[in-house]
Parts: sequence; structure tokens; C-alpha cells
Amino acid sequence: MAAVNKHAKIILAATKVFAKKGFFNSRISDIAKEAKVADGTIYLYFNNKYDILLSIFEEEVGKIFDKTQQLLSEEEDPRRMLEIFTNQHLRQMKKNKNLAEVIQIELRQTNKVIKNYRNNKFSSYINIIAEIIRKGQKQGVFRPDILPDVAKRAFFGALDEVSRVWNVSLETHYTVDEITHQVLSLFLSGILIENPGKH
Amino acid sequence: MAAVNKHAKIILAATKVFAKKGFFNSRISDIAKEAKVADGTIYLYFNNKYDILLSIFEEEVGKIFDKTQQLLSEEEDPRRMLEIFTNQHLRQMKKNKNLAEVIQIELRQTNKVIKNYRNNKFSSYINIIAEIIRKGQKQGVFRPDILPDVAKRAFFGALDEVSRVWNVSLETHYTVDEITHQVLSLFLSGILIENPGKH
Amino acid sequence: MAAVNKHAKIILAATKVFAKKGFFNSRISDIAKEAKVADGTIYLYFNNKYDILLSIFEEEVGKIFDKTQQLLSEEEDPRRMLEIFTNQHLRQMKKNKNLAEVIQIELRQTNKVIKNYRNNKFSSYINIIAEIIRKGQKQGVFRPDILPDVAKRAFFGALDEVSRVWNVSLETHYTVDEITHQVLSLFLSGILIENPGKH
Amino acid sequence: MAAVNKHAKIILAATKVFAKKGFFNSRISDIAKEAKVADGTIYLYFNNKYDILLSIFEEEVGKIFDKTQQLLSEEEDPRRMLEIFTNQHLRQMKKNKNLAEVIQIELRQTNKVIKNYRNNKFSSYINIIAEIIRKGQKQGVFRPDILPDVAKRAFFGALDEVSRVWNVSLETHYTVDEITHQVLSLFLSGILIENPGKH
DNA sequence: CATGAATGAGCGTTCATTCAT
DNA sequence: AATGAATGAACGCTCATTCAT
Repeated sequence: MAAVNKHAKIILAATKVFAKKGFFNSRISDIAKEAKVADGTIYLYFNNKYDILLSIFEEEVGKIFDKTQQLLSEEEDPRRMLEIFTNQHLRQMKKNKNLAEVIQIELRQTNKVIKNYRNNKFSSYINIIAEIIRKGQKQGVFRPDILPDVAKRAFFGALDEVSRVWNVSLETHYTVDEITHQVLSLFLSGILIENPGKH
Repeated sequence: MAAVNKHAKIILAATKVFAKKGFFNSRISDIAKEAKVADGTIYLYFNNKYDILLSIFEEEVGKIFDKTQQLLSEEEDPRRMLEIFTNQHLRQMKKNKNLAEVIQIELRQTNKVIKNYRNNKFSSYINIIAEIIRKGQKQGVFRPDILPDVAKRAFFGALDEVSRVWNVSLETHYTVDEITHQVLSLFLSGILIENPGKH
Repeated sequence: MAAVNKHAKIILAATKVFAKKGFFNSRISDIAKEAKVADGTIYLYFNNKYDILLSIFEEEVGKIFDKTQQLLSEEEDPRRMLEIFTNQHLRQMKKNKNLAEVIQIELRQTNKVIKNYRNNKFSSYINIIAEIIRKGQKQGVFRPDILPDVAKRAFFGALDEVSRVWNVSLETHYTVDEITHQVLSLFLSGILIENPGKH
Repeated sequence: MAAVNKHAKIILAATKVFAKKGFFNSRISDIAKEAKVADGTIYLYFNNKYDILLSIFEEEVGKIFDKTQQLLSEEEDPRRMLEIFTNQHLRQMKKNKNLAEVIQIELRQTNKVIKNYRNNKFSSYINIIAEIIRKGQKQGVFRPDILPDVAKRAFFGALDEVSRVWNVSLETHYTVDEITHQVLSLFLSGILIENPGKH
């Protein structure tokens, strides 16, 4: 078995285990068992437990980032770009629930090292939103008074919280497309029926 | 020192410690030291470490819930109500950064017991948003196609993610009122300059 | 309530609690609750937890010792004296099962201070048996080759083990008088049908 | 070092420590130090502290049981069998004083789980006595009015109490053979010089 | 490279004892 | 004398990490 496979197997197993039990409640032995390797083997590929978590972020979020960038590269309309981002994000989160859990849960915890997520893949990922907004403002289709760095957080927070429900409760039966439409519609047009103050 | 004070002191200390280090990285002895009581004293007021976390949620979120309800009780306009909720939430999170951290961080982790947060104070708090939306739909000022149970999550997620930045990074220098305006404006009117597709 | 009563109440409660849970598994608060006094009150009457155990021994065993001495004082026949001792012991153990437990269980444990039970009430109690044997040997009714200090232990051990069953299992349905007869008969006449080797 | 050795080393160390300090006064770290392993290593071989105690019982008592059975297998005379049992038991208790302590002390305590010692090795061991008695009764050499289930306890209790002295006090200087003779003689022929009431 | 037995630092929790009231 | 809230030392057990094989 090639080394690259072991690495991937451990990442996959750790994602599954972290998602199920949370980072702190997960044991190295749990991950080892799930990956079908010995406990010690994990330390041939990762420095420590926390390093596994970081690797998941960087690698898995990196994949989503790349995929999203690629999807957006052929699009020029900021409205469509936002739709693509939304749909792609929710779709990924639904497809890869384990990763969704890890992002959602672990993003907010551990020892603050990772929280200040500038200069990492996750930060880049979120900044895609800000870039789309800026592009729309340049094109004159998005309101110029919107602050991209505030709006990117609001938008990501909304997506994140909405998609959490997939892993936690059974209360929702909406499809990805329905949720995409709801959230996108909210952000694009707002909740008001009439927007007399708009211009 | 009256018992009620000890309880409050421990809650306060635990909130501070949890916010600083995260639940799992916090030690009972850290909380005891912060509260200036003996380790054992904590167990006179709480069943175990996790019980402290739950108590913070129920008690502190309960206070915010009550305060918010009171502020909203005199208002009839759903748009104003949403503004009041937003401003009040962001103001509380900025004022009580430790509690904000605990809510934001701990809400997503621990052993899934509290994650399914129906039937608790937190659930009630979030449902305020859904109620405001339903009221606005009845009054005909909010779009009827918006799903209140999806929108409440999107809205809370946006607020939550936006306010996180206060505790984590230094990147933002916006005031509460500016952020309130940004987020509210986004939700009410959307990001589009023109909304030809509306109604 | 007079102090003497508190002392007695605590002894009684402790005997009950120790019997039920064993010395190490018993909590001071258990005893306090059983005695209906505050935890701290116990320390007005006893130096520490272990002191309670010692007091039970000295006081309760002392009572049995006195009672037994009194019953034996009017008897001159060593055979009858042994019967009286046996019957009295088994009767007490059956009547006061809690004390029986404490004697049986706690006699063999704790920190060896008490185990070397010379110079205490329990030692005196066991020595009654040796005295009876010596008396019988002097009178020429008991075999002179029997060593009283060995036989006293064998006899007490037999009684102790036999009576344990009352507190632990349900396997026996024999009455005190039946058990008395069995044990006494064994010790007096042995298990052999014929004793040609005697004298 | 083979696993079987670690297991045995810990059993040996625990027996020693329990004998010296008693179960509740013994620390896992005491056992670990005595066995020259790390604290955590103990938990690779035993579930918890109490499990160590149970294992000592089952394993060590099992060995004595097997040895005794083997010694008795070639003997047909119940009188000789009783002598063999007695001698063998006392010899083992003198040889393995630590185990003797553990049996004597711990048998009567802990949380009553093992006290009802049917269906375990210890129960089997004691029942050897009852079987010998029944055999003697069938052969017509032991009195038929003796109840084997009462006598087995009386006999074991006598042996147990007599052998305790070896670990606790210095008062006795008798050899195993002397004690064997005393106890056996007592049980076979009784203490009376004449047994006119027999048969 | 891979293993998994062994390690031992670390922590949540308990509870005998104290002492201010 | 009596109380019971408060204390804090102590311990069973866990688990990330190491290393001999």
C-alpha cells in the first residue's frame, strides 16, 4: 500500500470520526481503527492529533475551494456567481456531511490557533464571497453601500447555519435547490415585499 | 457569602474560562481559581463539568431571551422588530464577549446532546426570529414565499458569524450600529440594486 | 436531646451504615443522615471516621462480652458453658445483623491497627472460650492435649463463618438452636461415629 | 516481556499490596510500582481496580482448588481426605501469606458482589469439604446427623481463623503439622474426653 | 515502513474534615 | 452544642505519544 493511500485513508477516517464524536471526544485509536492502521502509524503521517484536524481543513477545504474557483471561472454575472457558490457549498455540505460537521464544529473551537483564519484555505474560501460582491459593485448590480467583508461573513454564516440542520436534526425536508433559492433570494432581494427605499 | 452568589460567581468564571480556552481545554481548577472557590465547591452547585456549560446556556441565553422579548413586546412593526432583535443581539454579544464565545463555540460541539436545540431556551430565542417573520407575512410586509424556519437560521447564522469577529480578530472596526444596519439592510432589501423580479 | 443520646444515635447509625455498605464505602454524610445529625456534629463525638469503627467494636462487643460473662457466671459445667456461649453468640449475631456484619467484615480489614486484637474487648471476648476450655481441662472433662489458644480461634472462626450466612445468602433456613446444636456437637464430640483412639 | 508475564507480575504485586494495606487502602500506583510497570499498563490487563481483586480470587483460589483436588483424587478414606485438605490449606496459607490475607480480608468486604460466593472458584473450594463429609456419611464413618453445608462452613471458618494468626500476630509458634493435628482432632473426635452420648 | 504494548502526565470528581455562624 | 457550606488533598482512570521489535 502506497504511502499516499495511508495518508488519505487516515484523513478520511479522521473526518468521519471527528464528525461523529467531535475533535475532543475522538480518540487516536478510534481513527486508527477506522483507518485500519495501527495507532503508531498515524504518527508517521501526522505530527499530532491536532495536526490531523488542521490537515483536514487545509486539504479538504482546499479541494472545495479549487472546485468552486473552477466553477466560477467561466461565469461573469455576479448574481449567477453567488448562486453557483451557494448551490455548490450547500451541495458539498450535504454530500460530505462528515466534512460539514468538522468545518462547522471544529471551526469554532480548539485552541484559537486556527480561529484567526486569515492566510489559510478557509479564509481564501470565504473571501470568494467578498470578491463576488466587489465584482458586482464594480458592475453596478450590487449596492455600493454593502461592506464586502461584513457581507461575506453574514452570507457564509447564513449558509453554515442553514446547512447544519442536515447533520443534526430531521426537521427539514427541503432539497438543496430549495434552500439555495431561499437563501439566495433573501440575500439578493431581501425579505421586504416593497423596497421603496432602494435606488 | 450567600449561595446564590457562589452560583453566579461560578457561572461567571466558567463563562470567562470557557470563552478563553474552550470547553475541553478548560480545567475545573481553572474555573475554581477564576471564581476564587475551591474545586470541590463547584460540585456543590453543579453536577459535573458539562452541567456548568448547560447552565450557562440555559441561564444566560434565558436572560437575553427575556430581555429581547421585553423589548419587542411594545413593537408591532415587523421591520422594526427585526431591527430591534438584530441590534439587541449584536449589542449583547459585544457587551458580553465571553458569553458570545461560549454560545458560538460550544453550541457546535460537545456530545450532540444540546445540538438538537429544540425544547430549550436557545431554541426559543431563535424562534423569535421565525415569529417576527410570520407576523410580517401576515401583515403583508414580508414576502410570503420565505420559509420562516429556514430564514430564522440564515438570519441567526449571519448575526452569529458577523459577531464572532469581535472576539477573534481585530479586522473590524465597525460599530454595533453600523453592523446592525448592514445586516438588517441585507436581509430586508437584499444586495441587488434593482429587484425587478419582486412581487 | 442529651449528648449521651447523640453519641448512641451515631453509633447505631454507623453500625447500620457500615453493615450495609462496608467501612470504606460508607460516607460520613451517610452516617450523619442516618443519625439525623449534621456531618460536623459527628466530629464532636468522634475524632475521625475510623474512631467510629473502633468505638463500635469496643462498645458493642463490650456489651456482648458483659452479657455473656453474666450468663456464664452462674454456670460451672464447661460443656454447658460452651453451649451457652455458642447459643448466645449466634443469637446476638442473628438479632443484631448489622453488628455481626461489622464484626465479620471490618475485623479483617482497615489498617491493621485493630487486627492485632489483644488488649481490647474483642480479644477478651474470644478469650472467654479459652477460659472455658481451660476450666474443662482442669475438671477433667476436656481433653488435655487440646491447646486452648488454638481451639478458641477454631471455635470462634467456626461460629463466625456459620453466622455469616445469615447476612449474605438465603441458603440456610436453620434456626439458631439447630445451628447451635450442630456446631456444639461437632466441637464436643467430633464428626466420627466411633472414637476408639480417644484417651 | 511477554504479556503473560505482565499479567502475572501485576497479580503478584497486587496480592502483595492488598495483603499489606487492604484493598481500599491500596493505590493503583502502589501496585504499579510494586510490579514495576506504569500505572496505565495495569489497565491493559484489568478493567479496574476491583477486577484485579476478583482476578486474584479466581485465579489463585483456582490454583489451590486444582492442587487440592489432585491431592485428594488418590484418597478414598474421608478421614484422610479431611486431613489432607486441612494440611494442604494451612500449608498454602502459610506459604502464600499474601494470598491468605487477601482471601481472609477481602472475602468479607467490598461491595457484596462476591460475598455470595456461590458459582465461583471459592465456592467450589469450600464445597470440597461438604463432599468429603457426604462421602464419609455414605461410608458410615461420619455421623449422619451432621449437616454438610453447615459443617463445611464451621470447618472452613475454623481453618481460616486459625491461619489468620500467621499474618497478624506473633503469638503462635506452632508448626503447620501441629495446627493440622489440633484442628483435625477437634473436628474428628471433639473436645470431650468421653462421648457417651454418641450414636 | 508498520506495529501496538507500554508509558505517565494529567484531570474530573469525591469526601473526610474544618470552622464561621 | 450544632450546623452544613466550604475546603483541597487525593486517586482511579484515560489516552496522546513513544519506541522496541
